Amino acid sequence: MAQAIPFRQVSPLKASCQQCSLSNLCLPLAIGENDLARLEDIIQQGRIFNRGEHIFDQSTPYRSCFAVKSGSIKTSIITESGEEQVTGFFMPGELVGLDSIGGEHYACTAKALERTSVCEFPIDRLEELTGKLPGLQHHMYHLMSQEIQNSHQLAMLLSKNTAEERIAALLLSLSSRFQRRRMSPTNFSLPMARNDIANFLGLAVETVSRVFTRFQNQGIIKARGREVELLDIEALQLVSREFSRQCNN
Amino acid sequence: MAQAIPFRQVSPLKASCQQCSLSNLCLPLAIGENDLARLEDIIQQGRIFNRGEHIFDQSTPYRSCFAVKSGSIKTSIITESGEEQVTGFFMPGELVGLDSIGGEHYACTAKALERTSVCEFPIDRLEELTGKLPGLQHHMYHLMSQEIQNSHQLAMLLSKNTAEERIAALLLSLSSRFQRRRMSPTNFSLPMARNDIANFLGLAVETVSRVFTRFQNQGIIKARGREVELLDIEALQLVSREFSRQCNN
DNA sequence: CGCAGACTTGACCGCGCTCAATGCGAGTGG
DNA sequence: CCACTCGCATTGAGCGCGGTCAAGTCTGCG
Repeated sequence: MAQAIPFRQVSPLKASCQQCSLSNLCLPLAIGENDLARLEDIIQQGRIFNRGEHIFDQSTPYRSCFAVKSGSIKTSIITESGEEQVTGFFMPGELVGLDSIGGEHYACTAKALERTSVCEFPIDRLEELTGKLPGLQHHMYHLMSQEIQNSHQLAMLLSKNTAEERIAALLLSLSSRFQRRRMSPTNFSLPMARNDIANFLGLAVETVSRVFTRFQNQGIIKARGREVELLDIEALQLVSREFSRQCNN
Repeated sequence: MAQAIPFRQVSPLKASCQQCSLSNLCLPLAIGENDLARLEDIIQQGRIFNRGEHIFDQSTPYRSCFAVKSGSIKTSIITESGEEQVTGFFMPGELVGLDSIGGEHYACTAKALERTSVCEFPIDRLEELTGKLPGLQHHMYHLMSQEIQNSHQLAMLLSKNTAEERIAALLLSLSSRFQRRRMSPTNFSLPMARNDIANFLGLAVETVSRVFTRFQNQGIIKARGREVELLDIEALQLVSREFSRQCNN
């Protein structure tokens, strides 16, 4: 049964956004059904990356932005001195690479945190298409401005909040993003290591660990390794008070 | 001579980007001369704000983004608990309001730090125009992605760097932005109060003050109130090592 | 001249970083 | 099957940067 797959040859690499469970989160949500084919035309779909593989690398020529289909991605900047700064985590339905659009090179490195599949949008064709579809252009502006806002929220979190508040905010952010995908907002497994959390939130790994156990002792969460259960979401919201909106909404 | 100004009546409010000294920094740089008129058509020019006046307010309906012509602007977010977080400073030639494009409401409040004049770009007409001029659209993407990158740089500064490093980075950022406008990169006056600097960099006002005097004692800068002279730029770059690129380039 | 707001300086202390050791689970090979 | 290792996570002890609180000084403006 490995040989005969006749119908696939009709459109071997063409995406079918309509059948994708993420079409209500991803770019298609900005497009009418009649124009959807034009978007599908430019998508290079189905690339799969294993844990640790790079989707793209900082300072290499900018070619495409990517939508996460499954799995998860972290983006980070490597400074001249070799330090890493994690700039974001991306879950299914979210777009990676917006921070480099319009530039010559990628501004960050994107790495798969687990086995991850993506849809690729070549930038020249995407720009061409957004010029023709005002709704899509508007949506791109919207996504990019949201990324700016998220980043401002993060800066705020980093500059004004304690370790507990930062971690509570991150947990709530992940929770709402799982919920948006119709998954449990209270039981999930963290795609990233403690190290990445610490780096992202501007903390030491030890501090992250300590806060996790403190939350656990208070009965707010239950954590075993990367498996997390949020027992008292309201308590978390209380801890991260003004950040109920989150660094990633 | 106050009365007879016949030629102005031909285009009373029309902007003349060509004669603007900032045309090489602002949006016109993305447009060929023949298309420039189309941009000038949509600009509402010449609005002037006094120190402390708001250009726009957080959560009000999004109408326009603004280019600074002269003066300077600070943007900030007001949290639910009433705290302010300064998200950026904007100098002549820079665009304000990109963090809200594509959204329904302004994501922040923009306030004039001194007497400031701006050019206004109504968003619906700007989006329409970027749909027709690929070069302009590309430039908008570029500006927005740069804003994301700047914000990531800021987050990095906040999460990994000491008070001295943050302030050195800010001074260098301001320096290079003055230089870009052909003004002295070593002698300038800060448009913002210590309070705003502190808020922006996630520090206490007292800390900002202390670092300024420490730098002064080391002979790196000379500061009297808002008047600043950078005596040893290399020393500043050394202090803020990996941030020679800056939180605002 | 006097007041208010902005800025500076000093004393003190707590959060979170550092360093170091230990615990733990998964994968590997004898 | 156990011993070993390697990466990751946890826990503890000590301390320094920068926040807080409180005065004091400077500056511009009516």
